[in-house]
Amino acid sequence: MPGLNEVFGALADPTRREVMLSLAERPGLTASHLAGELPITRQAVAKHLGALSTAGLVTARREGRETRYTLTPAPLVDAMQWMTDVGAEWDERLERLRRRTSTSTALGGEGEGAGRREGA
Amino acid sequence: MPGLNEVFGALADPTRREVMLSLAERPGLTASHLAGELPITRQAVAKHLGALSTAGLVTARREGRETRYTLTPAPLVDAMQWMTDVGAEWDERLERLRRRTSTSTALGGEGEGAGRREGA
DNA sequence: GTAAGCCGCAACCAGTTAGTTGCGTTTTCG
DNA sequence: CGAAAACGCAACTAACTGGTTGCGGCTTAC
Repeated sequence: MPGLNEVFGALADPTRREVMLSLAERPGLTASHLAGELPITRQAVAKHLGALSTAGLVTARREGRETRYTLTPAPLVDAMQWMTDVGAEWDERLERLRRRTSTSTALGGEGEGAGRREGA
Repeated sequence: MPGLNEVFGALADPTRREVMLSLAERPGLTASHLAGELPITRQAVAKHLGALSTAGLVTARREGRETRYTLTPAPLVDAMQWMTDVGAEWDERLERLRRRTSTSTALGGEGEGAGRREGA
């Protein structure tokens, strides 16, 4: 169980997000191949893959002399859960305030669209 | 427009997430008050609030001699969008693979439950 | 067997980060 | 006015991070 620290931390780096996208559309890529389409060395990619692996977002599978990586997006669910939780609590609080003070929604104002855009 | 780096980076720290939760249920807290319920100094909290502000997740409002902070969860939408995007692409790719190779799903295996838990 | 790939580990470096302390400024209160 | 409360800014430290290079160990191919 990786925990949110590792997941959000892994997602915070643009190179790591790039790697995730590459692995999403082409599963089974190797560190060397990924390094081929990135402006960094293989070892740097390997470190990023290590971080992603620690976060549980990627799985390594040795195959002969090369190591193939596959995306495992399960931990993203926990991350999204946390975000919707804090967002929900916020919306709830806002709703409560708005209901009580039908006028002078000081918090509403221009921040209206902040809570949650319709639907999704 | 803060960008995903700042948002995910802000979310990667447990203290910052704690602060966000506190602000979600009690909007308008000050840095000093937050420091009161955390094992760190006021200045450390102020730095965290600065990071959250840079990420667009929090807004400061000066009120006399104190500064009140309020949650602005809008950037979370972008973050969730990115996650659902990469998840969707992954699911799509997996689906395509599974359809083409009805047998010998080498990639399926034990990673079956990774894509997306039922329903949501 | 030897050479070529691919990989992992370790050392090292520069920049960032989380945290501290210290100090000066503004606002409120007696 | 003078003291207290809350703040912001700056300097400093320790630890982490993203990146590099160098090297040695397997695996494949000749």
